[in-house]
This record gives sequence, C-alpha cells and structure tokens, in this order.
Amino acid sequence: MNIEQSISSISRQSLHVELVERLRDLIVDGTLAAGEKIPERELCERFGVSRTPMREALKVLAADGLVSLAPNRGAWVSKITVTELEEVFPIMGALEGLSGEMACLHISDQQIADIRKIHHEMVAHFKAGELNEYFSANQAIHEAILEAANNPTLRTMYRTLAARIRRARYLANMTDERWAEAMDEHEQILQALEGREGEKLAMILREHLKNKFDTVRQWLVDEEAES
Amino acid sequence: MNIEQSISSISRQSLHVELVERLRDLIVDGTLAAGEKIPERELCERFGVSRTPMREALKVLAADGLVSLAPNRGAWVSKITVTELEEVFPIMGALEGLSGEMACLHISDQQIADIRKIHHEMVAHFKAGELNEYFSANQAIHEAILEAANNPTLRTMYRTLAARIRRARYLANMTDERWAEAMDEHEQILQALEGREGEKLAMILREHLKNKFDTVRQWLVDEEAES
DNA sequence: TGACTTCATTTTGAATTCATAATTCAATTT
DNA sequence: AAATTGAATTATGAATTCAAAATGAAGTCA
Repeated sequence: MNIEQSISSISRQSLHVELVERLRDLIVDGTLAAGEKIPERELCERFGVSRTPMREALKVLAADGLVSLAPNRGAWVSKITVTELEEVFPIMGALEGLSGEMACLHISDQQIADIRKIHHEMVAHFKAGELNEYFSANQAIHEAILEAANNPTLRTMYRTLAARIRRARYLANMTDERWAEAMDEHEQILQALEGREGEKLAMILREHLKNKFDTVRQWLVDEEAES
Repeated sequence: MNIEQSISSISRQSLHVELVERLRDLIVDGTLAAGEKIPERELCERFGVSRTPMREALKVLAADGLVSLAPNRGAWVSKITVTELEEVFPIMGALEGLSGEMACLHISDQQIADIRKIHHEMVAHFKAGELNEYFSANQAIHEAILEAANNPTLRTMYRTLAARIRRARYLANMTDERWAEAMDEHEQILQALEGREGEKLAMILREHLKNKFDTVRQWLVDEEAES
C-alpha cells in the first residue's frame, strides 16, 4: 500500500479539500449564484476558518473553472455563458462516449442489473411526473456507467465538467415531448449496455447529451434575453 | 471588456499562478523527478517566495494530478504508473479526436497552410534523424490542430493531461520502424485535415495516439523492471 | 542484535499580521 | 449637476507566527 492511500484512508482530509467540496456544492446548487462576488472574509466567517485554507480552496476552484479570480480584486462565481456551454458539451460528449465504451469492456452482470434497477425506478418517476426524482435516477445511471468504466481520471474530469453544467437550472425548460424522448434514449442506452455494444453505446450517449444541450441552450438563451 | 480581461492585460499574474507554471515545467522536464519528495521550505528558497503562495500552487498542481499531497506529510511529485497511463491515454484519444473533428469545422486555409509548413519541417527533421527537433514540430502540429478547434476548455484539459504524459521520456525507446510509421500517420493527418474530413481525422488521431501509447507503455514496463 | 520508548528537531497546517492595491465617498472643481 | 480628486476605508497578496503532527536519533531493555 502506498503512502497516499494509507494516509487518505486513515486521517480526515485537510481543510482546503473540505472547503473545495463544500464550496463546489454551494455553487452547483446555486446558493452561490453565477456572477456573484464572493468576498473572502464573508466565506471565512460562514465556514469558521481562516483565510489561508479558504484562499487555497478558491485557487483550486478557479483552476476547475467554477470561480474566477481577478488579481487584487478577489473572487467571483463564474458566469455560465452560451459560449462556455458550447465548449463544454462536446467535451462531455467525448468523455461520456468513452465512458460508455470502456464500461462495455469491463461491466459485470451484477453492475448491469443494478443499472437496470435504477432505470426502472427512473421510468416510474417519469410516469409519475416526478421531475427531481427522475433527474436523480438519471444522474445515478450516468454515474454508474462512469463507475463501470473503471477509470478514476476519467471520472474526475467528467465530474468537474458536470459541475460546471449542472449549475444551469434547465430542468424547468424541459418539455414533456423532450422528456419522453430522453426516456426512449435511456431505453437504448440500457440495451446497448446489456449487449455490451461499446461503439453503439458511445454514439447513443453522445446523441443523448447533444439533445440535452439543445434544451440547456434554449434555457440559457431565454435567460440571457431576460437580463 | 470584462473585468478579468482588463485586469490581466494590465497587471502581472499573481505569484501562485507563476509558481504553478514554473513548477509544472520543472516536473514535466524532469528536473523534479517523479516520486521525489518536495519539501515546501526547499521550494520556497529556490523561488524566493514564502510558503503561502507556494502552498496555493501545490494545491492546484495536486488537483491537476502532477503532485500528490499527504496530509501532514507534505508533497511528492506524482509517480507515473502504467495504470495511470492506461487511464490517461484513452482520454487523450477522445479529446484529441474531438479536437480534430472540431478543427475540421473551423479551420481556415491559412491555418492548414501553416500546419503543412510545420509538417514539412518535421519531415526534414525525420530524414535528418533529429529526434528532438522532430518531436517539437510534432507537438506543434498537434497544438495547431487544438488551436484550430477553437475551444479553450478543450485546450486546457488536453494540456493538463499532456503534461502528465510528457514526463515519460519515452523518446529513447522509439524504434526507427515506429518512427517511420508515425510519419506515415502524420501524412494521413494532414490529408484528412486538408479534406476537412472530421470523423476520419478523429479516427487517425486516435489510432496515432494509441500507437504512441504502445511505445510509452513499453518504455515504462522496461523502466519499472529496472527498479 | 533488534525492537520499543522517549524526546528534540523538523515539517506541515492554519491563523495572524503586515504591506499594498482597490474601493468608497466626501470635498472640490468645472 | 456632473466629473474629478484625494483621503479614509476595506479587501487582497504575501510573509510571518504559532500549534500540532511527523520524523529521526538516542537510549533502554529483552
């Protein structure tokens, strides 16, 4: 067992890692809104820490693209722009496609069974019109595929990008028609996964994401038109 | 003009950004060797800065995977393992393939002409047996394609991964046969680019990278066998 | 010899302090 | 009234300080 593993499994993480995670959550769930100024002192008071670990955390979040730093001017929550989403979505597509391909190489019958179970729950939430529960199940499926791909680096990169996208509260904009379409796509995802058809799964996942992007873009265009 | 742009064009970057870049270079070029312990005090003395900005820089590098942090134990230059390369290369392939596809959508005749020029220089270096010069030209071509893809997020992610891979001094292991093969692949890359055949280019780039990976893996297996 | 303790030293984590740059706002000028 | 200047305030960048944990060496005992 190497040093890093033995340490991380025993002691708790350092303060700045904790802060990175909590700040990321606050940004993703919108508590810290896009474009908002985030003064260090205020954040430090909120979390009861000094400026040193907070500043370390802000540097990491800036490297991840969730925070913008202006020298001597402080930190802002990064804005979500159409341009940014147009950059990020194709990359997400490439990564998710890859995760599908790799998942097909490694996935066990048990893992497929687990995903099928989530899939059925998702169908139930769809039929009940439970949007948030549907969304959670949906996300869980993509996470499970990512998990099956068995590539920690891919997982980290995917999640970093996903965080930037999830801040867009596009759900409200999803039409019933699009929702039904997404369900159909998910049926195909499950079938490709069960047949372990890597390339086909990759294609479906990319298409699925592209359609999602169209929904998000529409939301964002409307949003920007308002302000 | 937004705040970040107006600031960055006037004032110099903050210390920790400077440190991130310089440390990254030292790690990539092997001055700081993989697996090496890097005590903060020593680094601070080398760069003439205090521990605060240095620690900020180490946090960012750790997030990028070039440095490993063990709580209360300090920082190490991350080791390059076969496992890590097996994770990273397929991701590089997906990103480079995407960059090829996107480049074909946007690239101008001038940009293609520029790449063709570098390509010919590279051929000359190949014929002269100038490995390092060949490698620089090679890298410049991939960078130019990435540039033509016109996606800053993709560029950043690609470069972050590339930094992790380039530390492997695999060049020494490249056979003349493999070298000739790589040249042939580059001919195909140029042709696909000129024909703006996105999918074909993506495929060639992925294949090209996969072959490179095989070379690197062989180097690393030999390396690990030594120690 | 070799494993275990103890304690001084070193290193790191985080808080505090100090210097400097940016911001605010009242006073002044046009 | 609007724009400009400049002092006071505030926030940030970086160095220093302090506390806690890890390291390493000497000593102890089996």
